[in-house]
Amino acid sequence: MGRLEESYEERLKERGLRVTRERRMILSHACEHFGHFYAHELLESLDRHGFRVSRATVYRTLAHLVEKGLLRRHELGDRKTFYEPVLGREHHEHMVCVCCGKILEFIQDEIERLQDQVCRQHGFRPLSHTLQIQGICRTCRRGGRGEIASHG
Amino acid sequence: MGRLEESYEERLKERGLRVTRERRMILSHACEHFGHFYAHELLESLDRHGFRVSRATVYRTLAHLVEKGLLRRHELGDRKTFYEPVLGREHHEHMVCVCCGKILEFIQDEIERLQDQVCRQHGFRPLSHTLQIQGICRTCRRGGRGEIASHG
DNA sequence: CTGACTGCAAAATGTTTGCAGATTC
DNA sequence: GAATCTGCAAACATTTTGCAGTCAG
Repeated sequence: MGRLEESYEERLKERGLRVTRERRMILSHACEHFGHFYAHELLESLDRHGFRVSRATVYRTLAHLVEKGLLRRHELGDRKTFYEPVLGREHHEHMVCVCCGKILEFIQDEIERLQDQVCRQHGFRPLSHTLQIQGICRTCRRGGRGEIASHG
Repeated sequence: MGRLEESYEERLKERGLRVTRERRMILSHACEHFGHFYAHELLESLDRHGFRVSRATVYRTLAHLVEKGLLRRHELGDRKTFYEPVLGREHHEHMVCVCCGKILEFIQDEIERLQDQVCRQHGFRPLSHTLQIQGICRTCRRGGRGEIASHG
């Protein structure tokens, strides 16, 4: 854990963020306990693990971490916001199972290319994009078991 | 206007919605005054035009109209929700200008096709999807004038 | 006439903010 | 020691809800 902690500290410093107990906790917790998570999940998890951080600090820190590229933020179509650690992971899109809430990732370079093309056609300079496919995952299609979403 | 009014009434009936003064007003106003709109814009516009409808009714009605396929609802990546009339218009995606808020539409069949392909690969049954490109529109790239968003 | 719809005001949700004191650099 | 954090509680924006009265079918 010491090693990892250090690396989190470094990552904060690299981005010009002050290193505080709270930020180390939030970043490491987000990276080690979650794949994708909602703000309230992080809040609850930190609390369960006995790490005291105020709601305000969590939100402020999440915003910083997103801004500095350590986390990504995504919005589901139902005004829910989730985050994911970046960790040098490639850009990717999401499929969200409407049945169990599971989130799958995928990349499709060709789609990216086509988007750029469309933008060029419209004189639009793309900065970022969101592609989400809502549907039913393999497991739910089979078992039909509406298992509880873990989002993690 | 009488003709249009009738058609709105019909459209409500067709979908099994009761026809009320408020619903007629909301649907016709949404269809005639807006391309894309936010709930609060509709609320304000109705008010400006002297149509009294309570906030609660507007929200409840928007939900009904979306459910019955007369409007579509979309979420921007910053937890803002906008609506658009359906009116038999084709499915399309959106480009959102982060500078002036303008919303452009586009379709790219090839992208749709590739999405289906990816889903098949993952055993995922697609139900719907969202593709939004955030960026800077032609006008803003030129003039740099951060004009006020009209969203209409 | 009954169930569905409406307005109102209050509640809920999820996130942000002002402030005073603590902390980092 | 200056600028930046933090916690707290209050504020916020948006949407939803309970309730009692009204209206469509």
